[in-house]
Amino acid sequence: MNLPANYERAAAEAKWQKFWDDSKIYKFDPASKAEPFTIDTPPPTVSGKLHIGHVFSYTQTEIIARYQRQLGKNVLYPFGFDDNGLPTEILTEKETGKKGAEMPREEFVQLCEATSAKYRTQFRDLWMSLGFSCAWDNVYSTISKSSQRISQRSFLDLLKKDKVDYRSMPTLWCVKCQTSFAQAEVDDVNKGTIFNYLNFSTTDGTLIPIATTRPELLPACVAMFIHPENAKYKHLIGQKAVVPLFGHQVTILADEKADPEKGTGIVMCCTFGDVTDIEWFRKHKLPNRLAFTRDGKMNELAGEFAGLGIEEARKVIIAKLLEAGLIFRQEEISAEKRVVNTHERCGTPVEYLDTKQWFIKVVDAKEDLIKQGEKVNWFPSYMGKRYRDWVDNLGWDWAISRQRYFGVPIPVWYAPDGTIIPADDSQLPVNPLVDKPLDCKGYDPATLIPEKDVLDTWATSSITPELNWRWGEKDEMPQLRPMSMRPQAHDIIRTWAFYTIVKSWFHHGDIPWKDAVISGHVIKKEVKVETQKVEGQAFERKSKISKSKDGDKFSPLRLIEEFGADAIRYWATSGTLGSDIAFDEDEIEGSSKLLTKLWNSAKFAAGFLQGFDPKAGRPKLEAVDLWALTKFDAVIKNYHAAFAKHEFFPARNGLEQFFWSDYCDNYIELVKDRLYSTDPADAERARAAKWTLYFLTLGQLKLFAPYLPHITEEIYQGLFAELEGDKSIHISKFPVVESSLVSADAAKAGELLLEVVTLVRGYKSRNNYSMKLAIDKLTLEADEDVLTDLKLVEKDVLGICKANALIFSVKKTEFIRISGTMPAGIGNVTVLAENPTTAPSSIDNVVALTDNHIIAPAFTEKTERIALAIEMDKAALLRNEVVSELKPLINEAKKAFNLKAKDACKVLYVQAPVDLLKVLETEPGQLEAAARSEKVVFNAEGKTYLPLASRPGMGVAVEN
RNA sequence: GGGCGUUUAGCUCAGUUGGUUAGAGCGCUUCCUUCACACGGAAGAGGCCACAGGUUCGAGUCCUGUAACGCCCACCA
Repeated sequence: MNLPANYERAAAEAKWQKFWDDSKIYKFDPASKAEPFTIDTPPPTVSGKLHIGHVFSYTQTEIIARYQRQLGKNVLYPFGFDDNGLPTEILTEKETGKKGAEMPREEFVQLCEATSAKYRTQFRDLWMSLGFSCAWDNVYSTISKSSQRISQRSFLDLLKKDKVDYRSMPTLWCVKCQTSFAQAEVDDVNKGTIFNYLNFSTTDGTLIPIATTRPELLPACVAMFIHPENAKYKHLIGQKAVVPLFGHQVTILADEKADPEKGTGIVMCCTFGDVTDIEWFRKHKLPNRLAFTRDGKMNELAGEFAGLGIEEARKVIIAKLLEAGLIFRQEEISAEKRVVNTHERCGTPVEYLDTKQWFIKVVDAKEDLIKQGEKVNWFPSYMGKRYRDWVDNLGWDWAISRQRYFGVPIPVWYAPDGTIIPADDSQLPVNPLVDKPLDCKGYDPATLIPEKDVLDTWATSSITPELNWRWGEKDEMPQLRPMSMRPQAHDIIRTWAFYTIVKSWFHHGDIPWKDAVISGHVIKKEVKVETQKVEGQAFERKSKISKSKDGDKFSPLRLIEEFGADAIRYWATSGTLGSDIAFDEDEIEGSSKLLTKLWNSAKFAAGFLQGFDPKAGRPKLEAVDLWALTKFDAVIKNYHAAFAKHEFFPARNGLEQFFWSDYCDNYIELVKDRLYSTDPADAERARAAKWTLYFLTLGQLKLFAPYLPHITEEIYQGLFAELEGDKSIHISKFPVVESSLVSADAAKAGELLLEVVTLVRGYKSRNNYSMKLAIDKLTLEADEDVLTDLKLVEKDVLGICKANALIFSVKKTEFIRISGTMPAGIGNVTVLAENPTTAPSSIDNVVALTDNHIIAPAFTEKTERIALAIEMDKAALLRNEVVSELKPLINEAKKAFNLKAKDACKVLYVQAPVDLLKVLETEPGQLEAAARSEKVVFNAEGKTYLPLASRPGMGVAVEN
């Protein structure tokens, strides 16, 4: 039972990762009777680079998985990759330089699969190097045959239930990707533009001014609108207007939505400039007059401008209008003021086209969907409101068909008369372009038109719960529905969370999971930037991490390399659930300090636990032991209470606090005296300390295990595995403190002890004494009940304060404080006197009052329940004083041997007069320590001593 | 314009159901080589808890309002 001096991080992490993988301790057992805990892990989009943000959010879930597993639950922690659909296509096109539209579909699909496989491996390697406890032999991919089958099954179920619609209507369209897309995929981009004021005219020549940012839509103009109450222009309503440059005529109509305050008060309506245009198109039954093609080129309606791209056409048409004098005013609109909607996958400005698409009918189901959202427990709870807001404001049905290639095919055919012929479940996954329906419903198979569109990636990722419990498959596990938990980031509540709830509601009439646990993002922290002071800005704001600006400063691989998985994991849990975290490398460094501390404290315990068997019976525990155990009990309870709400941070925080401050700084220090004692009378007390040490070390390791899986496993396997019998700490049970060991009295005594210790430490620190400097006599004054408690820890007080004698005295009087500097450079001293009349008037008198000792008491400022008097050993003080005076001299002497102050030397020679010699000889160790020498020789002959000016007859020499 | 969130030490953040004297880590100051650890320890400096009202014996915590910042949505002629 021993640990090496240093923790070999890299080796240990690799070793245990392999061990866990080989021993399958994370495998979900479908046959198990244990309570299941199932996680609907976000399948990362295979879209290129790994990001520190991935590490942040996935680690949080990972820790919850480990916690649940240690509770004894049967944990399903699957992993998947969202690799179907447009994101992969865009990535593939970027990597290969080839366009999907320019090659046979099958060929492009193969390229996409290769790209996806490459990035899947990257992700997997990263997660493994972070020690993620997913069952790696059971990973899904959304483009796999099985996922396609379940996805198509989902579509067919919606079709059967009449929840999908195939209809022609204006849709959001991307001219670059040449596909329709959903409302949730719209992004806002700030972009400046020019506001053009130009004149239409009535047939009799009256000018009609309008304002537009998109003059290239003039050929698509189908009407003009004026508010019915618009005093200035309402007389024009009903007349015809001539479109400038293009010459066709449109009707001037009235509509309340035409705001008299905006622009000129008259607005042109085109096919389609924006959502209002679409609304008018439907309401007023306007013609469809699309002036550009699906790939964003002006068409024949644009006349001489046909063939130009949309943006190019805008410039050319503006130039032409200016030339013709038709534009009478132009205004620049700054980027801050104008927002352009774009397709989030590629950044191209949104267009609207009338196309035939598949929609899931969500708008009609809004109320039900809000109710479903209320059934889910959102963590933190306000995230539920975001969901509600989104659903409440839905204006469009969910468009799920995409005119793309690398996706799940929509499993239908169309008969010549438009009848929809669905695939049969038994033939899934199906590709209508290749396959034929099993049941052609009496139509000639040769006449059937296959659907060539594919489903949007969200249509498949919205059924990750179904992919996990294998809906409709041979290994289906419907008992796992609803799943326990969905972890995800807050930005995709409107997409992923919403879509998943939609699917679950339509398919099963239920929620997909009980808890939605929402994480934040990683951002950059505010830093002082001296060079920016010129602009009056001393700080760089908190901001999103940008790949181009920050390079690989935030690369997960680099960070793991530098700090190790455990330190990164620990950092990743330092944020509050749901809120963004500022990236701070110093904090990761702080985490790795914790690892060192954990290692060293375990090493300390190991030294005393050689041959110790806790099963041999529990010794009678001391008050200090009970104090520590009582505190630990509270830590455990707090830990579980926090995890019940998936709050990994408070759980960890309380534990760390206890570990570092209560356990390391105090408990270990308090029991050293017992553990190192060679007095047989202390044997039982030492056994008590060992028992407690064993329990606390193991218990804390178990609580740290979800966060720091590698180092805790290393220590567990080194010290405890044999005695405890669990194959891995990660499948061991959490510690429980027996209720008989939880003692309020002991807790109180422990706190009082710490109060005394703090006073003594403060005294020594203020006087620049070493903590090990002995106290001759320590007098404690307090009320009787306090003293009763303190007597429980009498021996501990003596030990940790290095006091030779301890006297308890019932508090009688208030003290008067007198402060001053002692003669002979002994330091600042505070003296307390019992009453003003007998109080010494100066420090000199104090020395006179005491014979061998200097009285330098202090009392607690905090509670005033304990006062203490410290009588230092005069010899010890003198020695301390002399040694510190000699120190600079020793360092001077070392220089002759080219030694630095911190370097060790062989012999320290000290010349001293008889009285000082006596004092120094009692504890030569202090001089040895000061000089870092192997030994000290006093008053040797024939040495050249460096003389100490302040003390005649004293000097030092060094030999190396 | 609407909704949500945030505002506590120089920085990053905790602060349980309102309860004595508001905490931690990093950074800063002084000291201490002590037999687990100097990647350590001790002691300290540093806060009008954004602001203004209110409820209460008592408010960092509850209510109202204001401001700044962030996110989401809407607006886009």
